[in-house]
Amino acid sequence: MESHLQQQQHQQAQNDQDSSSKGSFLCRQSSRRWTPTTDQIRILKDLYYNNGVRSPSADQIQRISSRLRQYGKIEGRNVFYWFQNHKARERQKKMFSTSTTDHHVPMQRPTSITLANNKFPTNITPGYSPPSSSSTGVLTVGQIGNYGYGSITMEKSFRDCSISACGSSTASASESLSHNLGWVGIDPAYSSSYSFFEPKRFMDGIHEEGQ
Amino acid sequence: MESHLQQQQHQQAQNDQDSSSKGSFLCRQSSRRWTPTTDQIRILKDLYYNNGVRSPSADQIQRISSRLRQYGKIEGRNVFYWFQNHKARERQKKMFSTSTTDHHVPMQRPTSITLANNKFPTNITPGYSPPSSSSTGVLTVGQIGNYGYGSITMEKSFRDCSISACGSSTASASESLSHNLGWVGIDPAYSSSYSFFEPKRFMDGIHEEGQ
DNA sequence: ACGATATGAATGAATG
DNA sequence: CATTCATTCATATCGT
Repeated sequence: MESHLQQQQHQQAQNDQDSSSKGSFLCRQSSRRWTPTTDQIRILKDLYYNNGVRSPSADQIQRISSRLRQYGKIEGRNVFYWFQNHKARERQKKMFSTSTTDHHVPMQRPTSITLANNKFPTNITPGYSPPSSSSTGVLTVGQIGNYGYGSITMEKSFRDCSISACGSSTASASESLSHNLGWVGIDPAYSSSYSFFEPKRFMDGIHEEGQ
Repeated sequence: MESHLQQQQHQQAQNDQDSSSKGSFLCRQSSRRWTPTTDQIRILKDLYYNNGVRSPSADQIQRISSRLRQYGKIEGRNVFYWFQNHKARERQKKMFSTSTTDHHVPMQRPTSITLANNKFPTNITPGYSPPSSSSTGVLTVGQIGNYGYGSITMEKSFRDCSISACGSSTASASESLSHNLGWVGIDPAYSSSYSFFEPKRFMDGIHEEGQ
């Protein structure tokens, strides 16, 4: 994947705070629609995969968008749509790939889905604390458990994010035909958290920006 | 995402289409993206024009792609995209030719076309003139049931991700997202669940920031 | 070999 | 959530 990232970072030309990373070549996109920055994408994917966020509540959406706003212009609706689309398209991909080639998978009705995948880290890693953070409750908890739709819909969540540090951005990296499966690298910067032993609500912290 | 991580890695040995499609000219190409053979195009157009297929369901897509596979490599997604694009461009073409007297405008990448689109309700069989006459009723594109995904769906997971922190050595994108992130914990007990709070909630304060 | 065009692919935004 | 529209990017193909 990603053989040629040759262009645009689409930093919105006006309301953009700052791109704390990467090129941002200012491709002068001036899109009418939100063009997420790589940082925003990364965080969103982290929430999606590492924290199991699928359909964030309005409250979460506000927080997420607030946090993402430091990486570029964003609104709550963008976050909302992103999660919806991401989930839908993941499902769509499955649809396309099922029962191709006239062979049918013998799928025998998963009576009990072992949803202990990585929806929420049962295997917590205590002791890790984000760099330069006190105990200010950096408790990034996503939704735990499956709450909405009956059973499935929680995809494996494997895959995602290969933070490839390409040497030069101009040349084509390589046609790596690496065939998915297994994520090739997670963001080491921060790992997911948990909150199963402290269900108390932390109403402090951040509040909704009136914007 | 702006980086267009498209270019999934599904390029494979690419069975020579010419083995089956000896229709017109061979399309020998080892491209990364699907290049339909003439036979595939013919069938697709037949479905489109003669059968009124516009947005095939997942089930139909499976059958169509399976059928087309004998004419060359193809996946369900290709069929999906083909119909989407074909429909969209047909409409676009039609819209462009509504007012322009009679001369052919090159419509070279209309960046800001004024799509005053109105949502027409899936009007099938519009009465086009099929460029390619029907040949064979190759497919049974009717809903035959078999509509029940939602089970296992063996996790394909291609595509995705590519955060590629393309920077030589300075300022990787991973830094400040470890601390003071926003959301400090949601109510795990009953997280207002999956109510469809429409983004209307977030759309109240939308304003034109672009342009 | 280029440049324009056609079209596959991806994704944000909506609507049902 | 499912479907669909709109828009944009990337590239194969073709014309000159």
